[in-house]
Amino acid sequence: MVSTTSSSQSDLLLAIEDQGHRPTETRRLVAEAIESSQESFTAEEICARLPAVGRATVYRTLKLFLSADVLCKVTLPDGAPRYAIDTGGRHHHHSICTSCGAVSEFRASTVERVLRALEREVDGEITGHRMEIYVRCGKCQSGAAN
Amino acid sequence: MVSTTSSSQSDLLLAIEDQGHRPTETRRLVAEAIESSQESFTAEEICARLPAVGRATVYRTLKLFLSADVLCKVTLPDGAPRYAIDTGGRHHHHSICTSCGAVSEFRASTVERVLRALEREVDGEITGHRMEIYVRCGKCQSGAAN
DNA sequence: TGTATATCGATACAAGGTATCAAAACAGGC
DNA sequence: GCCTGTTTTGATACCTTGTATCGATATACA
Repeated sequence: MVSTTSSSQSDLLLAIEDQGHRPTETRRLVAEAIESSQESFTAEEICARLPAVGRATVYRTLKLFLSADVLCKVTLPDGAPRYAIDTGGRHHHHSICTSCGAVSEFRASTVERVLRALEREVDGEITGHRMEIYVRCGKCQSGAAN
Repeated sequence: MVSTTSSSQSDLLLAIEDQGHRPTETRRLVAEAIESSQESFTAEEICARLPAVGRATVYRTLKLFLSADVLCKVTLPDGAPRYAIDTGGRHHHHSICTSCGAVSEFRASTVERVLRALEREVDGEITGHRMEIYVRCGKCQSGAAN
């Protein structure tokens, strides 16, 4: 099952195509599964929904989307990783609802400002950071279903 | 090899003793291995240095130290976990030198302030967060050995 | 001394990936 | 259309970082 599609409507697929990767049918299936996902999802969920696609291929494809910056990988408080579509362009962070798994992005200019302030507190030069905000989202607070 | 020591000089050991756990010889060995570690370390490094101690026991003991807040677990940019002694009392964050693995703590009152500011930007209620700063520490910058 | 509880090591297992490798699919030149 | 070199794929084995299980010890303390 390795055939290219001529019209690739998926943003995910377009993104990796831009990076020189082929928009194969298999990749289209993975992109579709991702795009039809509610909130965030795990790699294994995609595997389960696409039994015809090999597990290694699913992970490889997720990795392609990640490196094309159209997918993000977040870590729950217990360390479990989840993936979500990444729409923002510039550097940003994510908030994750620990109740329903919804992931939102926020450009944290404030965060960047803090980092610059920390630059003076910390010994050495800041080369990177990792930040995640855990929330109980509005929907979960009101709906109380989750 | 399960025998209690009467005089437990180790801070790590004392901390879990305070939580009602026994300061066994095995745990003393793990504490010693941790305390003699340079910078940060992995669980498997401790296992390798203490072949007489079971792997499960090493992990169990690290977990005890973590829950007693005398050990911290940080995540490198590539996702690899490392442990380091945690000396600070109150809530704080860590900076990790990606070159030598040195972990420092910083009380980030600024970070807390940012979180309160984000409370208004984010949909829902903030329930927690995760933050790590990656640095190239002063020693690595000057020494250039690493 | 007895006995309930804590701890231990060995081992199997789990989650989340990655490495390997032969087979299939593809792109592009002719 | 056919050849050929490059990509992509699935199956499978393997790796890392733990956790669960369980019988054997060690310990506390009545």
